[in-house]
Amino acid sequence: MRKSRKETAETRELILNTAAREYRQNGIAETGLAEVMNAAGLTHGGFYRHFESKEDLVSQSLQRTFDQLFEGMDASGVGKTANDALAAIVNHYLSPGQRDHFERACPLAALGSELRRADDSTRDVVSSGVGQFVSILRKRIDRLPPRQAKAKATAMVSALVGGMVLARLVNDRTVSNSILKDTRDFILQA
Amino acid sequence: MRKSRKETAETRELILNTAAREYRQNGIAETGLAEVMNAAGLTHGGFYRHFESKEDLVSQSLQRTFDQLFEGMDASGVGKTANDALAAIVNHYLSPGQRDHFERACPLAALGSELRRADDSTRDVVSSGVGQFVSILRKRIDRLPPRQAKAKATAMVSALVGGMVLARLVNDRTVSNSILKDTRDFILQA
DNA sequence: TGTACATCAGTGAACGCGCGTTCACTGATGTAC
DNA sequence: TGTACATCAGTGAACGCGCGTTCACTGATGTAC
Repeated sequence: MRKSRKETAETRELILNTAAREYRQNGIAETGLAEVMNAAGLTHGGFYRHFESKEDLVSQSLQRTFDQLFEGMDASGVGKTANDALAAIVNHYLSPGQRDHFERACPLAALGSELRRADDSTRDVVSSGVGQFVSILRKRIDRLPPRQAKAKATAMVSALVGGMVLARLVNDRTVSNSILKDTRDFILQA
Repeated sequence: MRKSRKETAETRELILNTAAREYRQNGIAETGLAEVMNAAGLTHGGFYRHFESKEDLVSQSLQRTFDQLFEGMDASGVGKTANDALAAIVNHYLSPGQRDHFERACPLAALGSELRRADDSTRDVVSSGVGQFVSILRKRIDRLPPRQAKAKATAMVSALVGGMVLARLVNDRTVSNSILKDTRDFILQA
């Protein structure tokens, strides 16, 4: 039963968004193609009408995730001073809500340690994602020359990603909340 | 061919150390038991004479890794002022050498995002590892009341782990070196 | 605008492969006397 | 201390299972006239 071009494009989007969610939820290696396709309401056989391989899906769904993430970050700052916009991003990134909903949060924190072993195409997507993340923060740092602002923004991304990874690792909720708070404070008063 | 008690204990140590290395190198999900046993010079059938399951091995090898890591950190500070000891730990943790040798570096940075999905026993080991890491840094922070020193130490661990994750993700060596340096500077001048 | 045919999105079964785990077997080690 | 037997570390083959990928098939969609 061939589908129309519009429906085909919609299916592709659906697979992409479902994969982005499933990978952040359960990890890339631990998420099978059948799992993604079933979660999208399809059978796994049709996968290869849309993507060349699992690696292709990983790369493209990550690109999608980064685009949405940075769009949201940019949008969260409109009408605010640089400082307020920065605080809004940091407080949102390191919030308990983001910690508990890996499936719609930052892929660097959700998949960080396994992305190192991804293929070249995915590594490129991730590298450029890190660069974009730094740029977004740098633009919100005033009263500092560009070079120093970039260095500070880079370190802030380190603390954001690491703080979220640790908050999710720890099995005590109180400790986890403290990690989020301590890391937020450290970033914002530096 | 039964082995002596001494040999048996040695084999167990060998498997534990080999696993600790392989898991940090290739990830837990992506490392099979046969791979670990072969790397230790054994056949995979004998695995269950030493461990109950893969999860058991993961949990015990992580415990081992943390013990060695923190022992080294403590040792690196003897005969130094608190401040120098702290700087030594931070500079060593975020060095290019540690970045390039995942197999003998910190498991939080090497396995961070996939440990979230580990079993309870492993989660306990990891949680207590995070706590010990914070304690080690806190002891090296002077001129701050205990509560604030702990908060600062917690945020420092976030930045250390996140900085190393990012430095390993990025596919440009110069950018990676900058991430390490910017994160080190941020932590030490905060 | 209508008809005839080619295209192809999605299904469901199958493939080879590596996984974690089990097991019969071996022979040196450990134990009981 | 020496002998007889039980134990068990390690081997290598086998298990059921889920993985990524392929393929024959279907019928609605798209294209050519």
